[in-house]
Amino acid sequence: MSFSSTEENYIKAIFHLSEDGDENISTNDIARSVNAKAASVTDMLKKLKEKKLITYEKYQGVRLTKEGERIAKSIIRKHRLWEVFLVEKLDYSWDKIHDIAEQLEHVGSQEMIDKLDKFLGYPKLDPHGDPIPDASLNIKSQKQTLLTELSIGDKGKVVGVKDSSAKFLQYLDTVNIHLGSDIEVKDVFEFDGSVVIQIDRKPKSTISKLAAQNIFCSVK
Amino acid sequence: MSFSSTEENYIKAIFHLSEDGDENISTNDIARSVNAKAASVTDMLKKLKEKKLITYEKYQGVRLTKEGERIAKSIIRKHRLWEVFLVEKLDYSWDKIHDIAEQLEHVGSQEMIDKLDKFLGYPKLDPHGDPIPDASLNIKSQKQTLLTELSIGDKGKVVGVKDSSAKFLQYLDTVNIHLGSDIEVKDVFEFDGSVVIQIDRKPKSTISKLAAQNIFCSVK
DNA sequence: TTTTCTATTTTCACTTCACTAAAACAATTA
DNA sequence: TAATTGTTTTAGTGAAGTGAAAATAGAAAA
Repeated sequence: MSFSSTEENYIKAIFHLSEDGDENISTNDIARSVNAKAASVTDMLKKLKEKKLITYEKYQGVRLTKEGERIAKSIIRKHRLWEVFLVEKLDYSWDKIHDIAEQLEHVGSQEMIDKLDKFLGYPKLDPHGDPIPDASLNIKSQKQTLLTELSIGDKGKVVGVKDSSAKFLQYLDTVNIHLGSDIEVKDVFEFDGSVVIQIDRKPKSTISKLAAQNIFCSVK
Repeated sequence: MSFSSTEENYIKAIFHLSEDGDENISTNDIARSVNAKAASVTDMLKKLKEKKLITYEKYQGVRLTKEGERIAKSIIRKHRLWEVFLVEKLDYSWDKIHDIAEQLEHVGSQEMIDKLDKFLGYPKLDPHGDPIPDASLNIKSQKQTLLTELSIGDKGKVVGVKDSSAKFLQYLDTVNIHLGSDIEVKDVFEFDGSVVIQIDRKPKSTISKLAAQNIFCSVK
């Protein structure tokens, strides 16, 4: 069976909303993430239920079925592979690729995506550090530690971002934080939670708590 | 201004139908090439006229405006660049790429296509030998000679195909005719127009008139 | 515990886009 | 001029969306 771009967008949204926490997903939350009104979402939920991609009872919220999850992962696989392509081959910066990948993710057969995967050298992570499902849709999510969880003196590497909005990514660029950057926590200010860090042995700098809450690190 | 995939498909179809001959294009011809009924075409023609992409008077057929032509060329540029990508980077064969490129051609900004162009090394021709418009949408159509126009003894190279349907391309593959193949006309049978050729100094073979009418050659 | 309130969700009536079948209407040709 | 072919109009469909009104669940108040 095959699905419209719109259906795919709903499925992907539900999947992402399910990532943290395992409560049922609400109509309003979905509406927010697909940029539509609740009324439209209700309509679509009926359709997706009909197609057995979600379980859904009126007023009770929604959750993906096994099959729905499979579809979601295959869309995410496409999305992230295209993102790698845009950055590695077309030389895009990581803050510009989301919208284009959003379009590309609805294009192409399974076969073509597997060929793309091969061409890219079977990358494990996308340009934001998010894991790419493999051809059998296995996705291994490395345990993620937020920068705010590190203590003074801890050293590590930047391995991902939680917020991958263009504004945040551009901010990271200007303060020289990139995927793979060495990072050391020099100080944490109690009163506002801001963090003094050293990136790649450059001069120390300070970032806000909000920023720190959106950076994933490995610790060594 | 931006256009829906459907609108783009109509514009592209009109452009291609205008390629040989400069009469106005008929509703039925368009219907055939976009796989829709004439009634749908009439609807769309009104819309495209409204947007000043075509000139159109009831019952008088249609023709692209300068702007319409510009759009058409930019779609063709996208289409052909993606085709090059599919063949050169993803290792597709030339008979499998049309449908995928058909989807990809509606994706991506001008900027991204220019980056793709750069990444591919500014190719001049697509995998079927058709010219790719450059970034300013200039398209130089090399004079095309059909294999049927060659005489016995003429030598040349295969530079393109007129029919680029999967069936024809697969046929060419099996008889070992590829873009760039050396070709020599050994004989022509008057009674049915079939042509005896030698490809890349392999053993002689015979192809039908219909086949020969769909192969473009350079002559030396 | 029952009632009331409020925020969320659903239903309903209607829009736009692309499409179709059938009827009506031009244009062409015999 | 009549017949045929091609084109447009009309009326209606399905997908995706909207605003407004009605329905409902869950929390707060009685």
